[in-house]
Amino acid sequence: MVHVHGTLTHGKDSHAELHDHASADAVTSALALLHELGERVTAPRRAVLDALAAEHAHATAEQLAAALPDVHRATVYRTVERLAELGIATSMHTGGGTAYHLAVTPTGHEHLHARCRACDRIVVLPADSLQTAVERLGRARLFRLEPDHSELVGLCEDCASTD
Amino acid sequence: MVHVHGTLTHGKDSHAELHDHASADAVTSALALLHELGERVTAPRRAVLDALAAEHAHATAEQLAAALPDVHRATVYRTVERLAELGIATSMHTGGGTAYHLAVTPTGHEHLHARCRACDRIVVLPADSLQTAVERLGRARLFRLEPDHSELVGLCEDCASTD
DNA sequence: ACGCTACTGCGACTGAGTCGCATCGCACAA
DNA sequence: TTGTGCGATGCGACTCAGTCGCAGTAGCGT
Repeated sequence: MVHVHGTLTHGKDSHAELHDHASADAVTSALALLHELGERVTAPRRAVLDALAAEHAHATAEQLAAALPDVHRATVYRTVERLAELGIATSMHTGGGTAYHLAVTPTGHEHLHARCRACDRIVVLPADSLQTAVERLGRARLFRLEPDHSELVGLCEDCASTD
Repeated sequence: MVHVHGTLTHGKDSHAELHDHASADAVTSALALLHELGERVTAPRRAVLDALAAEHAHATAEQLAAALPDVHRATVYRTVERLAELGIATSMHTGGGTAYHLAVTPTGHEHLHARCRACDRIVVLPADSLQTAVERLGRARLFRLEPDHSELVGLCEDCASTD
């Protein structure tokens, strides 16, 4: 439950909220990037970015909208879509809709997400897991694979062992 | 009333239809497999498998339903879901819903599908494109990657060159 | 502080996907 | 071949994610 209540990081963000600093930093840099790109920094957008940073896994627009009762559903949908267009967030098609997560990380540590088709959990994988495939396909002029946007599916170790 | 009239690979497929023999064979073996698994072979299922084989790319339940006006929408949805459960078809989450394709191929030539995020086309890739990743993740006990079910996303060569 | 215009809230609308139930017909046995 | 049981289908209403157009609001540059 994100619940970024009325005092939406009002003016100055000196007061660290309930979420950890890493998330706060990510939101800060995302907001800065937003501004640099000529986009307006509004309260709803701050709220969406905050919620996005608070979610450790991917979040769907629907989930975000539920977590942000003060932001209109349509606005959440438009916002995440715009964020994805700008590259501030990345999207991934999962069974229950399109899921988003922040692409901007101050530390810059990238990672991939895979979904277990049995328990539906999201597993974090090393960023370079698909490196060989990317290079091979690129060299063969077949496809410019973008691991961030891909949805890897399979079985997590837990589910695989209980087969 | 289903009424998928006579031209539906009735008994013998001596009359070459609009689709090639490979597709017909795939349908035949899929039907056989269906029977072996204790499932009933019905006219609607034949029709869905036929349509599935005729589609060279992935097809969504919606597309299949549109292509099969005599089969009820709900039946198409239930059928493809069941086929996926049985492993006769594989599913993939794409932007416009869940897409399916036949997993049973008589020739056994497997391949992967990737989606271009720009033109939304499906590109066919060599089956072993992710082999390295599969092995690496498996050896590291991180994830049992199943390339068939994964949705690879990126840019096809056409769109990449017009960037 | 002002004005432009991008962004938001709103609520109706669309269409994919689901569900319960009555009926049908496949598969197997006699 | 006919009979029978139960799984599959047709049906149509229902749910709900996602979209759209419009009017009002508020961010940002001046």
